[in-house]
Amino acid sequence: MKTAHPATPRQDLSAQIAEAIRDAIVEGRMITGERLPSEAELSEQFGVSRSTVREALKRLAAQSLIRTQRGAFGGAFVNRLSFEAAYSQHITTSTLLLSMNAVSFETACEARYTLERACAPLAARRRTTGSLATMRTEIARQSQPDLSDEAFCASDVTLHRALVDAAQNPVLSYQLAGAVEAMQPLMNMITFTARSRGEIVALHTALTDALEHQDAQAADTALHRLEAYTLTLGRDVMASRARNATKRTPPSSSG
Amino acid sequence: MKTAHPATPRQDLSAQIAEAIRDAIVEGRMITGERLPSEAELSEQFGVSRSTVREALKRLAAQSLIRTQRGAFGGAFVNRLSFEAAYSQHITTSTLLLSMNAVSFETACEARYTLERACAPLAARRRTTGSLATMRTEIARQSQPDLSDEAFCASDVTLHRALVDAAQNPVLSYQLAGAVEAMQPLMNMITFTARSRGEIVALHTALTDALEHQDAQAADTALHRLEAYTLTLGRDVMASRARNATKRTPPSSSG
DNA sequence: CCCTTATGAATGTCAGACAATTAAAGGTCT
DNA sequence: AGACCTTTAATTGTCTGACATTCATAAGGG
Repeated sequence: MKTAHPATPRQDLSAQIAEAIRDAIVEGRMITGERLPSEAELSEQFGVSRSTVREALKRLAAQSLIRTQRGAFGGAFVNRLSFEAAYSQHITTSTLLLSMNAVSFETACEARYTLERACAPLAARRRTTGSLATMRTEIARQSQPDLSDEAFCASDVTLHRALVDAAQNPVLSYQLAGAVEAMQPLMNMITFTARSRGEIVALHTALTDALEHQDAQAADTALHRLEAYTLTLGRDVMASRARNATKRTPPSSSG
Repeated sequence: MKTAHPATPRQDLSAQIAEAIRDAIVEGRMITGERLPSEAELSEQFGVSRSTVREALKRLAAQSLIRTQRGAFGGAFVNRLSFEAAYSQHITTSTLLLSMNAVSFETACEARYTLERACAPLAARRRTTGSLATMRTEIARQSQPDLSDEAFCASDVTLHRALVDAAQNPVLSYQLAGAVEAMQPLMNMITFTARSRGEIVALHTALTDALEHQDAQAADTALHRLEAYTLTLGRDVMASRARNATKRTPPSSSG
């Protein structure tokens, strides 16, 4: 017997209230732009203090479900969840998920390139001169020898987002943002040699050319090779890390 | 001139504090399981009242970044962001994003099936008897004529998630969850006739057979046909809705 | 008619109190 | 010594009341 009978408050009041309001929003009982009752009214309705209501509202604000406005005729309003806000939330969550769950480089890499390849046919069909120009610009940047490793990675992300955005499907872009951006911390661990940079730039060029010629097959191939190459780079890093770790720690008895 | 000089508090104190702590977590200065200072200590450190600190902590709790525990030796602890929590957050966000941004059925449908097709090759290679069994079970359920439309949709989601999970890549599953689940409300608008159900069940069967035979190409084809068919069903619904809407509202002057 | 000034409603912040919870320390009995 | 109960202290959860800040509107003056 774990569940108690008399409506056990297994959650905080503020969490319960937040949930009640969230349900109202998700189920469409409150629509975008609608104003919630004032904190004072809510505290009366739910029979709790204003502080408790405020904590509930902050929870919702943290999820971008509401926004608050001070002053007369201010209050809490149901937020229109913008793609932008959803992007950044998704990226934060994805990044934390990877960093906190011992996800292998292989798994993350596979997910990323699998998803990018999914975009390739659409991107090849719909790419604009603008998206191609962005990709060429980033390739040029990546060819500068004095570029730091971090800047190289950032440019890599920009290029890949341009690829995704070329598919012209905002929902797809949103879903992919997490996969592409969340990989950056993992990629940042790689130190790129001049040779590996050259290899990557060549593959990026092949990819961009494929899109320009609307050749989905070639784009797919380029992404496959990019995945394979990224994987070898990542494995090298992991291997050398593992070596250093065993070198530093004395041979342990149990594990 | 909009930006003021003296460190303009363009955000609430609680939002600033939440951000400071979030940064510490994201940047790894605080690790999973670590205990934050008590609310009293934090309020002293940040020079604010306890209520303000509490609101900040509630914001972080809403993002599953921390969990709190009452009692002696309780406090706020950095949470290990589980895949489960990330799933449900991602699904909530995706669902809201679609419902609040006038995303067309076409766009959502395209994104969903594009992503699913991305999984197909991996799923075909790695599918287990377990995932196949799940899909067969759902197909059987979908074949029952007395099934409600909602239950049919729910079963559809279960089947498609089994497909995604068959790829055996948790990161991929996480990213796809948003696309697959967030489509359900849109799918729920469709009323399935016996004929359309039969068509869908046939395509689901073809898809499952393809996975069983580890035939990635056939799986891809089945998903393409499923997308096309779903699209026609969705378009019918949209068209009839548009008709009803114009019938109800008088011909407006401006739009 | 425009500009300035109240006004009032709302959120943001603070201070202090008490309730509820919980792990650990301490004490008692066997 | 070990099992069981009690106390204790730390910490979060909730409430109350107050004041500060913001801001659209209304009122008033030139």
